[in-house]
Amino acid sequence: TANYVLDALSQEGLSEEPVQQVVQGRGEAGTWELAATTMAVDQRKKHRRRKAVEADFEGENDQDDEERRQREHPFIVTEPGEVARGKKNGLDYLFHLYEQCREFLVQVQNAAKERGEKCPTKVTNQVFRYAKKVGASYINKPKMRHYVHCYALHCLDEEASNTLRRELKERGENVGAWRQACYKPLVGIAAAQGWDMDAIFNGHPRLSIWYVPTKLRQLCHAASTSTVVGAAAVSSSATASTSSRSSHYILKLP
Amino acid sequence: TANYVLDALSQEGLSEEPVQQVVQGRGEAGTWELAATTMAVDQRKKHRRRKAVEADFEGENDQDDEERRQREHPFIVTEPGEVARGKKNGLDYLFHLYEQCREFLVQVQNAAKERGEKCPTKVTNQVFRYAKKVGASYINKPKMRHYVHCYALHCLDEEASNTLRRELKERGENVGAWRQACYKPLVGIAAAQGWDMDAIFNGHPRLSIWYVPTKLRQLCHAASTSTVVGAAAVSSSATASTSSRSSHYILKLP
DNA sequence: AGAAGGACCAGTGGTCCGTA
DNA sequence: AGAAGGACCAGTGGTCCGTA
Repeated sequence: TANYVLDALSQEGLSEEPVQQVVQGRGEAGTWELAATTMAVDQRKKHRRRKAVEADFEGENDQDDEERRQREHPFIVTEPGEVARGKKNGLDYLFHLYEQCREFLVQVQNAAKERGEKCPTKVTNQVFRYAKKVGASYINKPKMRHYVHCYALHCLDEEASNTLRRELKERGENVGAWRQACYKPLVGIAAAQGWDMDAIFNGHPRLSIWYVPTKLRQLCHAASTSTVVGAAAVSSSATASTSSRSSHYILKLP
Repeated sequence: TANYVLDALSQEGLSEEPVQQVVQGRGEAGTWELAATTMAVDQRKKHRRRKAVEADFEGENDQDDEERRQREHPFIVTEPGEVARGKKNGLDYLFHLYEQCREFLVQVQNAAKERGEKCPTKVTNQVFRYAKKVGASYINKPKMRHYVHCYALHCLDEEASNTLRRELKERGENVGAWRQACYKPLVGIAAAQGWDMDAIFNGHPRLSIWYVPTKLRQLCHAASTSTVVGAAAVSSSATASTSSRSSHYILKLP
């Protein structure tokens, strides 16, 4: 089993982070929490020291301050169920992080209720702080915000999400390209439901705790604002407002 | 009619404020908006100048910078329907301000939807800024927050609210005393509905746009936390948590 | 070049306290 | 003493950009 854990480690989850991971033990989550928990302890010793001097004046050093600060492995486009190989993380793991945040939110909510304090309904800074506190240092706000809309597609139309993953993997696209591609089907969903992305998020039990990302909102607005034929802001990427004229396809409206 | 307006002016609403009041023209609101609109123009000239020098370096002076900054008339405890006399404002007027804020929120929401931006569900800073912008300078955050729970009682149990107003007026109490007295019946309402003040606010169409004030939340928590007999945190005032043991009366629980 | 995330920043909720 | 509200402040949502 030690081998299994180390193997899982090398493929998914946080690597080489100093951890006091609180294992959640909440059913489906199992595998990754375990991996994340056990990690680094053996591997971190291998790492060459760098920037030790600059990093050293941070106060309260425990013995880890001299190790180089490690990041999560980057994501790659994986098919549903596929485990990433090498120093990469797969998309199932990405989505799992969203579920973990939901669990952290629930815990924060319960604590708030118990103490008679304001009770957050969304994944707020407070929740990210809590995640850090209980050892889930691989969860952070910029990352979670960056991929919310991908998770949204996964929640709202898992079929479409799976298909897209297979397609993009097939084409050998990187994570950035996959992320961009997730916008289009979401705008289609919005079109079919009266363009109210907030209502769509709030109407879904797992999605309602996430803020609608700015760009998705802008894309939907641009698309809804164009003519019936021009609901295509989606196909391009950078600025939603400038792309609303370049229709490459037609969305079927209800 | 000029007399009528001036008379109304002296009794209710903003006085001696430099105004470009946007009259809302929204049905029930009528009277007070009119009063607030017409005001000052005649009276402000009477005012002695003070602190003109200190106030003068504020940039873009129009001719009003040399007038002393006026405040709203203080509130007094009035019965339902009673108009305050002298340089005072009545409680109907206070509650009317909450309705006005709701209208401002609706306008901010409509603007947000039109532009595809995030749409506030509560009376936020943005709404207070909007109120100022359209000339309702007599609306401000500290004031509205200070009396929310009084408005809440008015919304949730107008009968009880009216009775309380008559009682406190009878006793010759000041606004502060009335404000304090509003907590108690609210905790009673909370007790009867499972202690969830947020749910109570959110369940009421006019109340749902207001944040539950901290102290009311604390009082409810303290009361719900005491023994069945000790649901009396309400009767005292300053600190909710320290008063939860001094039960002066018994709330009937469901 | 592609990606993870520390850290910054404008504007928020909350209310104190200098003011009248 | 009682009350109105300017203005401050800790912590937020949002995401850039220095980093690896």
